[in-house]
Amino acid sequence: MSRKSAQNYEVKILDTAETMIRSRGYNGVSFREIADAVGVKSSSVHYYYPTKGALGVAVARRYTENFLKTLGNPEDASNDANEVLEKVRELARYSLKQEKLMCLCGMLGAEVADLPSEVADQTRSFFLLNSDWLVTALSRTDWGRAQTEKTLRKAALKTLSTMEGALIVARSLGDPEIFEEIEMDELRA
Amino acid sequence: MSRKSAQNYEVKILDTAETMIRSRGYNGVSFREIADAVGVKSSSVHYYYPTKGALGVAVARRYTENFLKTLGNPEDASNDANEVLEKVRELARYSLKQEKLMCLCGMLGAEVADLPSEVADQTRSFFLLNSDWLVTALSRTDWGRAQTEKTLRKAALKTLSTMEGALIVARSLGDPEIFEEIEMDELRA
DNA sequence: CAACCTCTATCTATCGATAGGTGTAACAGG
DNA sequence: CCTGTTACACCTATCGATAGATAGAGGTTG
Repeated sequence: MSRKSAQNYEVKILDTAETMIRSRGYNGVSFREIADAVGVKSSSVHYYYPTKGALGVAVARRYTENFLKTLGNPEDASNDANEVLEKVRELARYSLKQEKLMCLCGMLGAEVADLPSEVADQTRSFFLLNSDWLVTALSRTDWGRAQTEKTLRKAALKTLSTMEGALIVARSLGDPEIFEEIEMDELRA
Repeated sequence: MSRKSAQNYEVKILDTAETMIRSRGYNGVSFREIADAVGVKSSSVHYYYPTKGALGVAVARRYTENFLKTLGNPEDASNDANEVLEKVRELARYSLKQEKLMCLCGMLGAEVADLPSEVADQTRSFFLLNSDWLVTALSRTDWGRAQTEKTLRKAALKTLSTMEGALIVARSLGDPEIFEEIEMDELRA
């Protein structure tokens, strides 16, 4: 019988792994479950990602890149600091309400003490790059121009924290609308 | 040969399970690892907690009880709303800096979509009870008396969210002092 | 003796990972 | 156009380790 021709399942594997990790956590995902969902054998997943750590890094790296790409150039962001923060919140809102998933790096961040070091490093990188993005964008707003670098950094970290925490709380309570109730800070002059 | 007399490892099992779950997540913990750390056989863990779900519920319930007990009676809390919030933050600070662990229910909350339903329910209960505690305590403060119930609830949920998120961000970035940088809101009249 | 606690021993299922085989496509030389 | 070679993509089969869970023996205590 004819065999299906090779079709490069790499992206599908990455997509599936990301969704599963965001739902079940790193330790809740196995090569076999990913393979089954994709429609291949687990050895095919190992073909692209020889170890689970390598797969985790690839998923986290792509997630981080897509996240930053969606945020866009921080130098092009709004002059209104609250609109800048809203860009980040919008991504969390989409994750919660549309995808019904955790933020990948929020999930990995919770498990960080038990991750292979290369995955932990990539998780760290996600938060570093996102706080850098926020600091840059905020520094160009009307509000931000009057603030110290340290104040901007604090605002960035608080926004990221509240975003991750809001996902956890809203999902635990079983009601996505709670995200909206967690009205985040208004920055004030 | 004489065998050690029966000594009821139940509390030690619960302690060990809690610490492990707070470090590795629910799916990162096994009966064998808990048993090894306690110094018993895995069947002894099953003696007290026949299923992993039962163990998870017991850990989460005890954690919630201890959390609320440490907070104390919400009616006896400070008249200063910011001091009320600080009580909750202090527990997160202790978790991060002293214990070097996640909040149990922050961890379980991230994994909530993959937990046995009884464990998910107990996680939900943690957040409900804590937001109730905050609403009650805040309602008796100078600030709170002037607010609507809905405003109090929002403040409660935001405080819990920022607390859980700050643990994730600070641990991911590998620096507990970041918790202090995430200066949380000052409530204002 | 009876209740309780911990053990040995074992089960089936699944884990991450590896070795080695096979069909497919692209390309080379004739 | 035909054939031989090679790289690639995915497979079957299997490994040792570990997962959660169970049955039943035996020591301890009251």
